[in-house]
Amino acid sequence: MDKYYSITELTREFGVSTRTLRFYEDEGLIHPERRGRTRLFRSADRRLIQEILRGRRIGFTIAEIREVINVYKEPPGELGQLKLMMKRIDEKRDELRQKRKDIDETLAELNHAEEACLTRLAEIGVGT
Amino acid sequence: MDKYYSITELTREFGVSTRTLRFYEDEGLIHPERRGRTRLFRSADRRLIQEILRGRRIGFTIAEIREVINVYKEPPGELGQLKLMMKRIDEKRDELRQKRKDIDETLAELNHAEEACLTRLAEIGVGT
DNA sequence: AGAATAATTGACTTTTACGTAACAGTCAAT
DNA sequence: ATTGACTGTTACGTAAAAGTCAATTATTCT
Repeated sequence: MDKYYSITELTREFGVSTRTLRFYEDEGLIHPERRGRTRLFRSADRRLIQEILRGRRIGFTIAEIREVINVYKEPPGELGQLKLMMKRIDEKRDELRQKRKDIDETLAELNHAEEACLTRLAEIGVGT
Repeated sequence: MDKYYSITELTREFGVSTRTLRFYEDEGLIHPERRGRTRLFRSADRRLIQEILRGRRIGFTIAEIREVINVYKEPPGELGQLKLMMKRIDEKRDELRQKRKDIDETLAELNHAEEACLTRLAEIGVGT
């Protein structure tokens, strides 16, 4: 099996443009095969794209996404690099935990804002 | 009491530049008082800045942040606007929930990446 | 008073992540 | 053979959110 995906197939699935996928290739995040000049995406590429888009949604830059992808494709061989990498992973984790806290707080705020709306709605409803 | 904060005081506290705070003022997110041309920030402004930065960390645009702030400063008076607003709040909530899921998944991935590093570290350690 | 320090405005620059335009090749179906 | 859908490349454009720099003012220290 091991089906091929065309570029538009994937753009439709993920709601991104062809430009975006080609851009990710330029940036070295994915490496679809070629038949002539046409890109052929494997399911491994598809999963990578999912990962990229997930990173994107939480505000990772391309460089950061690339870093994560590369690390666990093949962790650096040199000790210093490895230690640095682990430090960065740790920092990223802290950042994400902070972000989760921010999200929870903002969710609470949105609830608050919604209530304000509902209150206002009641006021208007009464007026009519 | 009701202390005044200077702009640099706040930039230090929050780790942003003066340019940033002035930019937020230009964008209508905060309205510090003035003594002559100098901005005087109240604690209400300070809290708003916290809120803004929290929004920023989770990837809200200035426009979105402004929207939330305004809504619960004073919810729109017109019914249509009000309903629209509540719809947008609902969408934002969905978005944030998705983002939280993304974060959890990425945290798991970072753990995975860290393990890859540790494995590699062990390999190197053995070699020496 | 004079120098140093801090704040202001305004204009210009930068970075990221694509969008968009222009133009051409490929391939299946009509 | 043409149409239409898709694909490709190259190159320039753009929006958001500041950063940077220069020219002015104010304030504070001694």
